[in-house]
Parts: sequence; C-alpha cells; structure tokens
Amino acid sequence: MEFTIQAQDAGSKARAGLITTDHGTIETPIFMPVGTAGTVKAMHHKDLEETVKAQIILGNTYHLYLRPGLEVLQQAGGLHRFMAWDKPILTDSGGYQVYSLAHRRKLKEEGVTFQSHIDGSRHLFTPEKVMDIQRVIGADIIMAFDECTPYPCEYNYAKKSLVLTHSWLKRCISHFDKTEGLYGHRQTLFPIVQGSTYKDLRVESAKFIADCGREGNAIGGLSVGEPHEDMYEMTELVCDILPADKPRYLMGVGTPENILESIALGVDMFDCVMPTRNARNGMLFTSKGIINIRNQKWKEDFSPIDPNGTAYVDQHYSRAYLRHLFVGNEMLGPMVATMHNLSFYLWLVKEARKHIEAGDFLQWKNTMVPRLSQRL
RNA sequence: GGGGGGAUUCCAGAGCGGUCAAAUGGGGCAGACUGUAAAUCUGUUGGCUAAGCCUUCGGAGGUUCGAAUCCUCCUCCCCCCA
Repeated sequence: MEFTIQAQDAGSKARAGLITTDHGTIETPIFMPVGTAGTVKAMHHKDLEETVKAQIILGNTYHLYLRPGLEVLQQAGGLHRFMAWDKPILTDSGGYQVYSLAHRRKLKEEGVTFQSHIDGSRHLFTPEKVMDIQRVIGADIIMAFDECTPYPCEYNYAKKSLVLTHSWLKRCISHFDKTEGLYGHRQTLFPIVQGSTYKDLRVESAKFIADCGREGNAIGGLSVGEPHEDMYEMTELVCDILPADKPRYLMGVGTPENILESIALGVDMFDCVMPTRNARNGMLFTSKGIINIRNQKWKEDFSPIDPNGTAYVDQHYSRAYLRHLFVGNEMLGPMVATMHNLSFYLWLVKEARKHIEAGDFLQWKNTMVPRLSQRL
C-alpha cells in the first residue's frame, strides 16, 4: 500500500491524497461503506460501484469467521472473489464487537472469548488468531485486534485497557509480519489508537502507534456516545501526533457533519453504519438536511427524493413514493434509501476533496455543517 | 317460519357489577440509530382550563351506592334448521 498527499487545505489540516492497493486506488478523504457480512446491506455491487462510486468497502472479521467461515472463504479464494468485489476491502478485527457484544464475551490477557450471536458457540479470538482470520479473508487493509472501550469509561479502566490493546498490537504486528497473504496481493495492517476521552492516554497511545511505523493508522474508541466536542478534541490531539505522511482512519464515524469536521482535523478515512442502517430505518441524509421519509408531511410530496442528489434514484422517484414504500414495508424502500445515503456520503467526501484541492475547504465546510443536521 | 350467536375506543379483538379511558395485536403518528446480533428498537394513539375533570363500549329505558358488564324493548349483523 502506498499513500501520497496531493493537496493540503489552506485554512485547515485537511488534505487530499491517494492510497494505492493491489485492488486499485482510493482517493482521500474517503468514506468506506460498511459491508459487515460480505454485503453492503440492500446494495448490488454494480450500484455500489457505478452509482454510489464506492472505492473501498468494509468487512468484519468476527461476522465472516462465524459465517460463512474460514473454509468457505479460503476455498473461494478470499473475500474479494467470494463476494465478487474487485476493489479494495478493509476488514475490522472484531475489536468493535468487544464493545458492542460486551455482554456475550469474556476478555482476558490472552484474548477474547465470544459467544456466537448465531448459535451460542464459544470462540477464542487472540491477536494471532485475528491476524490469521484476516489473512484468510484477504482484505487489502486489515485492523489490529483492540479493545474498543465504552463511554463513559473510568480512567483506571481506560489505562488498563490501553496497556492491553498495545500489548495485543505488538502481538498482531509480530504475527502479521511473520505470515504472508494467501492470494498473491499485498495486505497491510493498521494499528488503532485508544485511550477513551483522556488526553494523556490518547497522547501516549498515539505516540505508541506512531512508533510502530505502519503504513496507515487508525483512531478507535470514539463515537461511542461521548459528546461531539470530546470526539473532536481527541481526534485533533491524536491527528497531530500520528505521522502526516500516513493515512489516518477515524473508525466508526459518523454523521455528515462529523466527517467534515474530522477531515478539517486531518482525517483521511471514515466508515460508519449510519448511512446504511439509518437508510433502512427511513432516514435520508441530504445536502439540505435530514429527512425522515416516513413522516406524514411527505405523503403528497411528488418532488424528487433529492433534487441535488447524484444517484439516479434521487430524481427518478418521488418522496411520496419512497414514503409509500417504507410505510408499506416494501423492500425497495430500504434499497432506494441506502443507495441515496451512500451516494450522498460519497458525494460529500468527493466534494470535500475538491475544496481541499481548491484550498477553500474550511469555508465550504463552515457553510455546509449547519445545513447538514437540519430537519427537513 | 323456527332455533342460536353477536354488536367494545381507527381496525381486529379481550373484558362480563367497582382496581376500565378499557388487555393484546394491527394500523396511525413521532423518535432513536456512529469500526452492524438492526428491513431493528422506543414512545404515543377519546377530549380538556390536564397529579383533576368531561364524554365513550349499537339505540332507548330500567335495576344498583356504582353498569362496557345485569334486566326490558328496539335496530342491525352472522350461523344453523325449514
């Protein structure tokens, strides 16, 4: 993987760059749609590529390990070939499941034992095992196994957890560097900064991660319920320490405004379930604000879903029709909404990139942000 | 013509003398969702000058301290027999 910075914003720390992988290039800043189980829910790959213009998508170690399982993935020749997606893939390590499935796992120094949400069976995830699984999945970018701490988090716990995450990181790196990819393309391992909302821990972690000298770095443990100001404060603090010549990935973020604000702080990569999950629940993100398409006010609104939208569904279908699909529980509803939201997110980061190149990102961001969270 | 069953708040459907503005489901309305246990979850759904009051359980009377619940008549619906 290579990363080159192509432009730097005049008024902020935002930058535009290019990540090169064996499955193609990625223009940053980028939003990566989440496809946990080997599918971006409700989306065809063709639309993902041609309409949404996704350049890289996510998969998840925990979910793919449980289903379809390593044997199937290896026989298929890795996730790219299994799911018929030729562009870059990034896999999360299961570190988020340490947080989201906290009630069905046991955490020890050695690793984490998860009780499957599918059949209740128990599986031990060690840093080494997680590297092996991600070798079998074969994503271009793979993530270190970490503990994503909850919010709020006691200082002492956050500190203890950080020690564990760092020790796991060493084991991940050591094991990753000792092994090779299975399918002939390169893989790269990103470490993850933790430290909850504590400045000293974040600084310590960012330094530790920077010293690992990997090709890209991630910031985790944010957007778990903390106030936005805390999230931005931690992000800025960490970005200033992580090497400038490596891509910075803010995990699990976020809302359109979170993304623009974080780009201004120097973040290059984002992923979040919000555009896909919320789409399935009837929430549309647009450049003018947020639409809850189930609301009665759209019942007789025959105007396009999003007159400024870049997806064909935006002009092709009316709000009244999309509302009808949701109210009637028709599966086309979530499909159309997902296509819209992802297209909007990808449009947003592309637009951000243009403004970074033009040097006026900060001003543009400042006019956009108040609009994005408005309720239509 | 004879016999039987039923009419409940938007719908279906509990309730069968006070704890009933009335279970439950559906529908409606609104909200939540941030490295996906999510096509999920939550709230709300008679009116008001609201911790109280008013009007509601097919219609009209009646019994009772008190009725959606008991009695009488009426209207309409369903089933069975001829």
